[in-house]
Amino acid sequence: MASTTSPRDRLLQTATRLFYAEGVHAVGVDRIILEAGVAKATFYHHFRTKDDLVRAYLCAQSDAQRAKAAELPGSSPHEKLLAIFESVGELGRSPDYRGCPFVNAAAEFPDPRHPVRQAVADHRMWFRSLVLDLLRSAKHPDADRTVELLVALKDGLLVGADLDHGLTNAAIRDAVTTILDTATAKR
Amino acid sequence: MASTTSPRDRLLQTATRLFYAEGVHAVGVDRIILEAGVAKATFYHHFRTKDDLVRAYLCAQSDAQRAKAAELPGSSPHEKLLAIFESVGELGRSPDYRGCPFVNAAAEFPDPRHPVRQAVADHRMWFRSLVLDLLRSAKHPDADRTVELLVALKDGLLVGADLDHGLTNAAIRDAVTTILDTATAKR
Amino acid sequence: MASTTSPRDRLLQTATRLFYAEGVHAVGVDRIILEAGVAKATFYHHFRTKDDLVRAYLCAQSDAQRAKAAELPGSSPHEKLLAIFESVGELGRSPDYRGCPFVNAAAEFPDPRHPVRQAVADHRMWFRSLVLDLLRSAKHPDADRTVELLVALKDGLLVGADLDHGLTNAAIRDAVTTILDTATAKR
Amino acid sequence: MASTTSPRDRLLQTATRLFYAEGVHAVGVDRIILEAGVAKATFYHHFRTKDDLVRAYLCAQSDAQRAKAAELPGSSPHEKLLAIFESVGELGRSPDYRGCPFVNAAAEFPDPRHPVRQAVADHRMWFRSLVLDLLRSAKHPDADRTVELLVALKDGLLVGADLDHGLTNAAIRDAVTTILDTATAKR
DNA sequence: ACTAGCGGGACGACCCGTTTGT
DNA sequence: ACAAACGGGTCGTCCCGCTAGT
Repeated sequence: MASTTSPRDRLLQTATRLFYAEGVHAVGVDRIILEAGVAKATFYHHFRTKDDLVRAYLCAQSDAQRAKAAELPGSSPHEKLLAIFESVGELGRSPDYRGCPFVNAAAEFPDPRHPVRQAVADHRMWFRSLVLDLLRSAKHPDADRTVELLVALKDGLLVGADLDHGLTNAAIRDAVTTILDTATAKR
Repeated sequence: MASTTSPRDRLLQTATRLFYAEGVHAVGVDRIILEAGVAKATFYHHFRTKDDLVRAYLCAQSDAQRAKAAELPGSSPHEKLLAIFESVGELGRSPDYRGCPFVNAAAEFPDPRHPVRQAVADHRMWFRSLVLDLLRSAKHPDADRTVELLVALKDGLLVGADLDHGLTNAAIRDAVTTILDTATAKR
Repeated sequence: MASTTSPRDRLLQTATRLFYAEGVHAVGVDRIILEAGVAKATFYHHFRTKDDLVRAYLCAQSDAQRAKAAELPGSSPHEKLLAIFESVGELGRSPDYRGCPFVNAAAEFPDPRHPVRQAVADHRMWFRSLVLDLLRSAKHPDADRTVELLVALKDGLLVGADLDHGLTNAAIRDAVTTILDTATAKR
Repeated sequence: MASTTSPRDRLLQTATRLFYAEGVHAVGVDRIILEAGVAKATFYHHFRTKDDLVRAYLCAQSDAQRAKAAELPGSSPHEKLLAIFESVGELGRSPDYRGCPFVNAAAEFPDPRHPVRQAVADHRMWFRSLVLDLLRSAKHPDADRTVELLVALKDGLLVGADLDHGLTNAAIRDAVTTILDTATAKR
């Protein structure tokens, strides 16, 4: 059924697909190993527990996003920020979109001290730093407050793209530029 | 264990508390009926299935929000909008805050056609209409696009208040007024 | 929903319909009282237990058959026997036919000492006596052995009409007359 | 408790014993796995559902009968037919006899399209074909009608052996020869 | 290192027949 | 006549460990 990749990779790929599409608690270990074509002992050889696999799934998602961010188009920080939100819009329009994997996973793991939640927190901290660095590189006058708004905007867009209809790229770009341009007037 | 209220109410109250705090799939009916002090047959007399109870839980949440919105302070539509987002901020700072019940529930029910997802959609449509009506009452020049941003802002704030630290009321008010005031320049 | 008849009759009618169509164990008391429009207390007022209702169901079936047998057409015992088997054929061709109620009930109550099995045994003894009396009235030379064959034929016809296709009236009459006419030759 | 045979075989053997002795709906999977000394997960590894096991039980019963029929004593078709009915008589006299497994199972599964009913239908079609082939081999002048009577006789004998007393081998043989010899007179 | 299968025990949702209060 | 309570039972799935074989 599958042979070219390593068992661990097949496990992780299958888990990624199923966890994202159907939710973590809705997918059992048996189903994952079956669809990955891997023995159960092998599973527990690579992952100490199911939660470990969930964590690995989120870390892999985060790594992918970080890799994408490293190759972000745009010469200026300002352009890079716009590119980030453009990709948010694209993501929300992909046919199998099912919301933000981190937000969804957090919804199923209420305890903030749980390792899965730590992975979520790590990812969010990375993203916040990424945006903050870009704002500072762009010499934004109020980077600390603007990053909050941009993060909130990103989360809201990802939620809305799943639960409502999603915004056009133009509308998103307008919103971002508005936020970026309006920093000085307020208290 | 419990006596003053009707079994159905106790069931719904207990379910609300547990579903919100620990997630829907993580809470079994046995636990709910045990903590509500109700027999299992009584449970299935009032709710045909567990999903039915989940639906009732979300509908009750929505009803509560609608009731609160009906008594919103503020004389002008503009003030009412600010009051809405002020309550969003308050909500996010409450000690037991665990994110938006509707977003969390949607994360556990991937199928958009599921009754639970319908309840989520209903609530979101109501909130969108509420904001849109206020924008139009305020004669906002671009209500249709602004409502999208405000809804996204609300979702993002609710997500961030759970997963990050949450914004101050002042920062929220600034963001809202910025969005409200920036409507004419764009297409 | 139903009012003209007494609660007990409605209970028995509903139970008869459901037990026969879906099997005894597959139908719960809740469903019976619901479809009969009767309170549960009323049910347990008229029938001490569910098995009691099952017994009453079979007794009513037996009574109905006895009443029909009392008005059997045919002037001679021979004709009456033919009429009995003709009605067996008719029964097997009725659209909602689902096998012999007594055989079906016995399949769900393995213990021969159970009251339900007693009701089955009573009915079968009655039918055997009926046929035996007719054979003796007809001065059949070997009534004791012939009654066994006729009872077996009846059971086999009722089983086959449910599980296979069922025989024509002509084929049934031929079989009965053959059995009736062949008594002397054998040991 | 059990070790020599494979789990699947132990499951099937235990189910066969319990289903036949007590009825399908009266025996739960918990009891089967307990008496078979098998884990529940193993059960659901071999049988997708309980109904699947019921089907397997009936298929195994059918296979056993087919194997027995393949080694039927008797040189002529006529003798083979007599041997079939002799074994029916023997079966009915065995101490744990509880009726025909197929008739009993059908009584608990009202829906003719259910897989269990299909297994019953398959078995009955096989038996009918077996008898029909023997009749034709014996150059019986009216095989098509005679097979119906023999099938009905078999069913009736099996029912009666459970619910009444059962016939002697001699009486059964007389009945069969009577049916076989009486074919020409009628239409 | 990987496979295949089995054991284990707790828990999932849901329904059972029965009794009691109101 | 309704609603509730009760305890146990239904089938099915959960995650995890272990053994034996390759």
